[in-house]
Amino acid sequence: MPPRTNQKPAEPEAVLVSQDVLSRLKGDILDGHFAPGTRLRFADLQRAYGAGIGTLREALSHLLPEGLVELDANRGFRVAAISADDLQDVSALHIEFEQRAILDSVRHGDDAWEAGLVLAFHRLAKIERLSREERKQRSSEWLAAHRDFHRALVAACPSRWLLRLRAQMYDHMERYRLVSQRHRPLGPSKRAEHEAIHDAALSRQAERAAELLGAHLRETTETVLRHAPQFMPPP
Amino acid sequence: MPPRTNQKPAEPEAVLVSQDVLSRLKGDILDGHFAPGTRLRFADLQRAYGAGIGTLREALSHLLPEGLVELDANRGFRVAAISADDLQDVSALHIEFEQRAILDSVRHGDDAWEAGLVLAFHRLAKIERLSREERKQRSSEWLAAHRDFHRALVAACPSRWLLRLRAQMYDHMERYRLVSQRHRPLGPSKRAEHEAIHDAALSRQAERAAELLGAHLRETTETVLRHAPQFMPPP
DNA sequence: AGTCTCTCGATTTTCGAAGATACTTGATTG
DNA sequence: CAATCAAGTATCTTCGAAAATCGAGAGACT
Repeated sequence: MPPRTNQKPAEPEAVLVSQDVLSRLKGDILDGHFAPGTRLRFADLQRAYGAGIGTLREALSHLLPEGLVELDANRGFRVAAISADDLQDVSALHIEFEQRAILDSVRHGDDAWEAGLVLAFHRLAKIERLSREERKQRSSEWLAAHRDFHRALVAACPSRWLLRLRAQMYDHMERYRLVSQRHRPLGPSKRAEHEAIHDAALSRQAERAAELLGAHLRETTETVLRHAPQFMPPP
Repeated sequence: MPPRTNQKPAEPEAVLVSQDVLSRLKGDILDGHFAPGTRLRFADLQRAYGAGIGTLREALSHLLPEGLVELDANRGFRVAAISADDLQDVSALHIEFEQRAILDSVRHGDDAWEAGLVLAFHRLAKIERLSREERKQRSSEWLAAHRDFHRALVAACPSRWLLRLRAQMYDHMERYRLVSQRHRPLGPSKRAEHEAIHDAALSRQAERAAELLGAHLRETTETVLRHAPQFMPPP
């Protein structure tokens, strides 16, 4: 008989309904399934997520301070609005956080960080090598891989708070990207850029990695802004 | 009969029980009424705040992403822990946000901003001129005035997100200040420092204001850190 | 004693009914 | 015709009962 194993059943999955609803709801807001400004009625949500009103309120209350939904008294929750101004605001802070975090991360990263980064990059690259058509179909997979790659880049940054704030801004940028993507053709793969950032980070060229990352993000923001008139409310 | 008035009854006060509970709960965490690490049992909270379980959960869920409480599945909510590391992390980001915000604020501030700042400073100075004993008794008043003064300084900063994040970090720093204050004598008034920042801001010396503000905040953090062994959990 | 299992009380989590509040409709008035 | 009001409908907000879960301790076994 093998030695007694004390390891968990490998399921740290959402043990709380409210947490599960939270992540699904957040995903649906980020990917534009709920358009900005949409009212979130409890009757609909109850049907869509199979959770009780109280549970839904709990999840929405969580999203409130993150700035993804808004609440006015006795009129319920709405998906937070978007605007070109807000995008620029979010983007500027996001880029700065990413750059500061990657500088510290490259400087502090140990073997485990390197391994995590290599793995995350491998997974992302595998998807990005596919044809545009295939990438489109497996977009949710790409989304997760892309997110993981960017997280892996900064994972060794010692400031927990910087990482938290970075993640928050990443979420908001992702929403802008995805909402915009619904109104324009899928852009070219950023495969080469990701590879360059990955290489710079692994070879411990912190400043270079930060510079490449910054350019990568600025370009994304500009692409989104360029298509803004198509999906944004008029000023 | 006077002409029909369509203006609101001038009461934007907490119309939602959940919002009211939220602000009281937040205040009680910030001022150390609930020590870091304390478990927040619903039975107690229900008694203390006179609200239902669902409402309390909603408020706590709001505090979760702000980092003031923590949740582990099926074991309920706890007041977030504190540590010297976390304090330094929070403080560094807080100072940076404050400095960037005041730079932009001084540069963009209009007449209304000046007026708000003068008023907030006046209120704060009025309390700070009192004797130490009296200041101690009216500490909640001072707390609000101090908070308003610092908010007034940066109010004209055009980046809504920077202001949000600044406010979040301000909250956390306030918690550290207050928790630490329970274990040491009340320090001397910072009246002169506040006045110097106020003067620099009003005379549009942005860099000077930022420098003074930074020094002001760094000193506070150092005071708290100096007394850390008395109120912090051992590493 | 140590370790495992089971039971039971304490606590959390979920849920939707009941009470508030806001919005719509349609009739009425100036 | 526009403005006002009232009844009716839709929706949000609050609350605590009931189910689910955890953990401390008793008992059984090695």
